[in-house]
Amino acid sequence: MSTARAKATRDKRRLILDAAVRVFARQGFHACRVADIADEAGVAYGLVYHYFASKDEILDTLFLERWNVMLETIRAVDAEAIPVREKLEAIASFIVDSYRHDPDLMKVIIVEVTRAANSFGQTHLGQIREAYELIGEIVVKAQEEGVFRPEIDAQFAAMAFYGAIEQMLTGWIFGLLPQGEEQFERAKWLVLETVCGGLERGAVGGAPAG
Amino acid sequence: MSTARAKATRDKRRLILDAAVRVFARQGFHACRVADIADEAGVAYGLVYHYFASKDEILDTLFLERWNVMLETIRAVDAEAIPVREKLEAIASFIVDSYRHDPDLMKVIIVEVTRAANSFGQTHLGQIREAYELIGEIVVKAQEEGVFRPEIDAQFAAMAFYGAIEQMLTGWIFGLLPQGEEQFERAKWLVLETVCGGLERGAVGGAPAG
DNA sequence: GGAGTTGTTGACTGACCAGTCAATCTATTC
DNA sequence: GAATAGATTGACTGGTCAGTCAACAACTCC
Repeated sequence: MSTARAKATRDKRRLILDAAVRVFARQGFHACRVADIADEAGVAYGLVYHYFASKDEILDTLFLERWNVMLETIRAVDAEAIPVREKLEAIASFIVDSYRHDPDLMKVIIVEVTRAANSFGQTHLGQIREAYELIGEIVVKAQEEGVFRPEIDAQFAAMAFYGAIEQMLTGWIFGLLPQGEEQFERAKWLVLETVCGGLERGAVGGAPAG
Repeated sequence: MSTARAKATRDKRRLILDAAVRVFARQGFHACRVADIADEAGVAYGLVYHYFASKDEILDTLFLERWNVMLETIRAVDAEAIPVREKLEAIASFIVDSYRHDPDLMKVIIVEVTRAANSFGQTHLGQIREAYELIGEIVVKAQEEGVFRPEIDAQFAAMAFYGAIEQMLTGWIFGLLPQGEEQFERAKWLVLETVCGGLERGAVGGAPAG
């Protein structure tokens, strides 16, 4: 199944997906028309529907392609015999590098899926939840090993960690934070320093009041 | 200008705004129709356009009403002569309590504005930016006083702080984190502990590699 | 109590756009 | 080289919905 024909077909499909990323990033999923995607890809309107059942399916495909890579990465990192801080560093690096490599795609994933509580966020809630839970498990292990303070709820800590990273990307997406190689590295470092710094044993503060 | 008539008018306007919050939260801004808002408010379709120029203007009003209160709160907190940690605690409390008090409104603000890079987020970019900058100024002062480590970029730190809080709300909005009085207090405490813990002097780690 | 003002109604319209489909083209197979 | 299967085209349709408008109701003020 690897004739010239089959390859051309795969390429066309990819062509449309890549065009969709640019269009979604530029105009937003709701604001763009399917015709915009076809134009951007340089194909006829109808061809989009030859490869995808609906406009939604295009976004679903884009999200799942990338998110599944992230889930695999987190699982692989967790399986390694390295300190928590290195695990979390690897995850932060993966996310920031994903943005560095394809900012449009990450913009689309964050704006249209990860934070879209009434549309695609609900559709992909299971996948999104899984990422948070995997990070939570890393925190739990670190607590069991005595590296992280045990009184902090692991799920909350995972959310804080992920949220800090995503907000960095959001800052870049909105043009509110400076971008560039050096900034990307500083962002990784900052998240690690603040979140791990606060979670590690030796920090001050007792249990919460309420 | 406070006749019974004027008061009834103000009440009607508020009635529509409150109905819009519920509808936007339930269905999302794009998925709902203006007719849904009118139905929810128990008024005729046309009346919505008597009080608001467009569907957009309703969301704009809801966002600005609340966001301006937050900006005022942050400014007031910053002006007080209290330690950084208390300032940041007050801000975290304000945001979490806003959610506690009206989860639907906060859901709408976060999902439809704060994180909507291609629609209302752009419209209100100035207001959003201002919040981040005010928090950044608090961090800068803390660095000047020697309480926070100076090598961490204040704007990045502000984003990490705000992002961690917003992700907590997102967790509640998506139903991924447990809610309740105790959970809200724990969330505030956790964000303070992790972020401040990592930012305060005495934490480990040198400057970033890249 | 009548004139003017503001509030309220819901049917209607005009634009928009996702998705369909029948026709045409191109590659592959025997 | 005829036949089959898949790729490609773009005009068209059907439904949706934001916003308009003309009529009517209620209040205010002299």
